[in-house]
Amino acid sequence: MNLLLNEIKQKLLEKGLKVTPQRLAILQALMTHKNHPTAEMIIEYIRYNHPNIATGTVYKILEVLVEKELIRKVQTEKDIMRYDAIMDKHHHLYCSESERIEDYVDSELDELLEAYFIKKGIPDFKIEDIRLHLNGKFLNLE
Amino acid sequence: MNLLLNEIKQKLLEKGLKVTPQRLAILQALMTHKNHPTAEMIIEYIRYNHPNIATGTVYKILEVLVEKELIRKVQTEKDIMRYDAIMDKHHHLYCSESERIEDYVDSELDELLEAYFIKKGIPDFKIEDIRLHLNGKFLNLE
DNA sequence: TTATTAAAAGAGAATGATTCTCCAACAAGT
DNA sequence: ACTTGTTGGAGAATCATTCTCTTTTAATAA
Ligand SMILES: [Mn+2]
Ligand SMILES: [Mn+2]
Ligand SMILES: [Zn+2]
Ligand SMILES: [Zn+2]
Repeated sequence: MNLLLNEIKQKLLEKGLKVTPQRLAILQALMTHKNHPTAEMIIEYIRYNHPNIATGTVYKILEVLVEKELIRKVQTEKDIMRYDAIMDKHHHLYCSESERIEDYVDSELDELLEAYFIKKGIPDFKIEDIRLHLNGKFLNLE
Repeated sequence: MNLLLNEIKQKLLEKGLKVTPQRLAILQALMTHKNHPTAEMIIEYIRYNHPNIATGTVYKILEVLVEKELIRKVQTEKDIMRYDAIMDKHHHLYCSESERIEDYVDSELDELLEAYFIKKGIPDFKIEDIRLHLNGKFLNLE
């Protein structure tokens, strides 16, 4: 049986969530499409194999998955939320002339920043997580 | 006459925008309240001295001011936009247990990051701007 | 396997921040 | 003061998201 699906089932069970076809489909969609899709994009993709899924259900599931830390919300300046199934520490490249958002993984940078803030703390603030928003232009097509 | 208001008038004129009481009020509100307010918060504040301003007008003005780069949008995970009149380079401290967002200015860090990315570029991406989202807890009241 | 039941999904209405439309008011230059 | 393109006001419309209520179902026990 599908290896990814088994991995996803495991994750749901670990978080005490029931395994349902809808949840599997959404998590699978998010793990397959690493382009930080919107709820609408996820719905469109899922409906191909799962024509009956309700819009509200998708939003509810996304909300639960964020709460349980199986996915993350990705912030934008638009009134549309985007989602990310990659939970390993990473930053984002934001295109300044399109909606494209790509992952940026750089553990050397993470270490540099961690060292910097350990030395030079922020008064009255305890850092839990540092995320960079790198705005700019992609030089390749997509 | 009010010094801040004159400064604001100047900024509007430089951008080719007509100077109106509504625009002055909104920019003044944003420059006075550095807490990254929502449109609703701005409206509430402005209505005290300016009871007739229309909700849609505030949204339209905020949009124009963002376009003309007199203010910025501040991204959050909520379906409510927040605004910032401080255009000098700075990062944001996000409280993980409330909606509080504070500025973080650190030119030493900016230089460090600039040097880092000049040395180690990102393939196929031209960086225009780097913003850190520092998530954590504030240790003081507010 | 079947029965039980709390959790989850479906359908569609409701919400609420934001946008739009259309007309009246007005800022800025003549 | 006059003219004109720009801007503001009022309220409807939009639309992503949330809510409510009912039906279905996954997981557990008998
Ligand atoms: Mn919304
Ligand atoms: Mn919206
Ligand atoms: Zn990502
Ligand atoms: Zn700020």
